[in-house]
Amino acid sequence: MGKIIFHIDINAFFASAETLRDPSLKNKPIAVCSNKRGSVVTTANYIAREFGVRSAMPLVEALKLCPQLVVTGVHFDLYEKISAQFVELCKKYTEIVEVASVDECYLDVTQVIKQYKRPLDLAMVIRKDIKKNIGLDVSIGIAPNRFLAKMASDMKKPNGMTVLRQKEVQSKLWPLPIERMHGIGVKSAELLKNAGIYTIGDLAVCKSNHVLFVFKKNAELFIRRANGEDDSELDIDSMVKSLSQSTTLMNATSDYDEITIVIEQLCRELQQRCIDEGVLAQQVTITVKDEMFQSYSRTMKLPAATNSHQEFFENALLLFDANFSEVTVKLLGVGCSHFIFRDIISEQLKLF
DNA sequence: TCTGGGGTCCTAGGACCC
DNA sequence: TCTGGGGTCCTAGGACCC
Repeated sequence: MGKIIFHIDINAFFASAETLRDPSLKNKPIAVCSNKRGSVVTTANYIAREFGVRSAMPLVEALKLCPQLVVTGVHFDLYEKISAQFVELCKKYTEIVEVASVDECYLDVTQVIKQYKRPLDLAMVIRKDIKKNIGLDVSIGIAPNRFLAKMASDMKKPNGMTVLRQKEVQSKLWPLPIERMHGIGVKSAELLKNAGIYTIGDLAVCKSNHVLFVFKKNAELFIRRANGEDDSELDIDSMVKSLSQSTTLMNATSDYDEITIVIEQLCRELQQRCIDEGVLAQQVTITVKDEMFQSYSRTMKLPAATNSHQEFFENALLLFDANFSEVTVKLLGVGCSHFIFRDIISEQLKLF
């Protein structure tokens, strides 16, 4: 028997969260964005989108399109809190939940769906539950696999529910332009169009050696997905693999004192993130962008697993001195990875 | 209009070993 | 003088996503 997968996506998540915080924003065009010079829109609500305001758009341009735009500031603590509620609520309905990002989950409802007349009935129950208890609207895609569920939830936004059956792939999926396919971005879309592939349907019927140069070893995988086939399992217990903090400087600089102060502050923030996540890191990475926005990174192993900002700082500075002392810096980032998880450490200690 | 911030995964190429 | 072939591991950069 086939599976039934839901993909649930919170509509305009950060902007909706801001409206929960301040209900007076409800019928206004809003952009979640810090008010600093040079900042860009993180999320616009649907009213602002009607003016052409989009994610990643510079704030100055957004304000030209929509002078009455309300800029909310960014409140990550709030979004994290709401996101956790959202995930908990999804887990009420099935244990098989993949948390794909802060505002989207995949649910394998193959078993629970049997208690309902139609898959759509369960989707409506979940949507009402999220609306009542969290106050947010969601889009839900319902399909026999992960990929089709994702494509389905994208078809009706905001606040839609879409069933996408395998037999509807040709009529509903194939006409979509190739850049609408999940996993295909600007670069791949351009290469594919040059090869004469403009729609998902074009990809579905092409031979894998025709698109090998775009997808490499994943060519068959992408062609299968374009045909609506995806046998991947939901990833229900993924652990964080890396953490990073970065900041874009107001003005590019080569002032060493200024740079060290920023790196140290980033390392303090990184330490807090590691504590929150319960991890010790074995590698540290420094990222630099120069005034041309060219990005560089350098990584090193740490002498011992740590979450100490002092150790992050000392080693990040070694990397900076060895590689970037001549660079005029526009962005600085510090990251860590190769984690040891504290709950696993304490489990192991119990054995002794 | 000068261009955020935080993630994951993949690949090419170099180092090193046998 | 010329110069194997295969495997693994690591790093930096790029593509993509939200």
